[in-house]
Amino acid sequence: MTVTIVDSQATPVQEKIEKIFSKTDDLGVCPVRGILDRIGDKWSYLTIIHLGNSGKLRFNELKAQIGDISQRMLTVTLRSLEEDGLVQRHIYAEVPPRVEYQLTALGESLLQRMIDLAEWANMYKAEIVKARSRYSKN
Amino acid sequence: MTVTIVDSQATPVQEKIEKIFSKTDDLGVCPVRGILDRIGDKWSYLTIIHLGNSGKLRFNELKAQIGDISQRMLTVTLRSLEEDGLVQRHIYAEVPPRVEYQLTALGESLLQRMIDLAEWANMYKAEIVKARSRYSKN
DNA sequence: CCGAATCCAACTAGATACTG
DNA sequence: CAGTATCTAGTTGGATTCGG
Repeated sequence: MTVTIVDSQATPVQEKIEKIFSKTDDLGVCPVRGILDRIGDKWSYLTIIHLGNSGKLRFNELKAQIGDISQRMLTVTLRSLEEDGLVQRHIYAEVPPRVEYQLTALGESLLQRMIDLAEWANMYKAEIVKARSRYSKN
Repeated sequence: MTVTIVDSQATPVQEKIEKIFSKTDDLGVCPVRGILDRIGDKWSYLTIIHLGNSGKLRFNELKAQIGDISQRMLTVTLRSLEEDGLVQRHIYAEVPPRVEYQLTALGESLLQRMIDLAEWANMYKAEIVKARSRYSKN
């Protein structure tokens, strides 16, 4: 009864959310959260974007592209993405060692959602900056 | 020359990323990052999803829906979203006080991207869980 | 009922130094 | 080159208390 939304497209959205966030696992917590927590952290999405951009990168190339990531955090992030099957690591038995990273097919499918989000931010950044300055004038 | 991707759709993706992440502001850092850092934190996307789901919610209703968020974090998150113009706060001068929150038009537009991301996670969660167990067997 | 303020524990991430 | 290990500063977030 509390439903007082515009009611034209309201129900479809609710159904989607309801469906996605249903707590179906044994812990009573929806499994989507665990995934979003991993890919939603500060460095994961930048790593995915840059890997998607270049296709295949060595450790230090990737580090240089992202710019302000520390060696430690890049290692940690890459391991996490590798564990989730989003990134593939290729090790070449050479001296000096060479290691290349690239997105898996799963990673590529996520890349598209990441780009969508980045495009959203890009499209509305002016509006957000405006809102922030409006907010600070209180 | 380092471009050795599938080359069918490779360039469009690169162009998109290039365009979005160009460092055009005076700080030499792309403005998209600042926005994604804000909306990509642990509680913002949950807050947006639940507000999108219900349309309009009082503070404690929202808190109950999210479940495991503390009062402090919900307050902090809502202020941040309000500052960015994603959430609107309605205060009713009553006793006891009543405060309602709902997404702005800007927030609604972000909601769709959030749902897309959640749907991605929902669609591929089995594959990710599989990858994780495969990874742990090393 | 809504939320501000303070305190404190836990986690995060950078700097640095070292290794195969 | 591509990491690992350790240490520490900074940040986050929960618990609690108080106020309008």
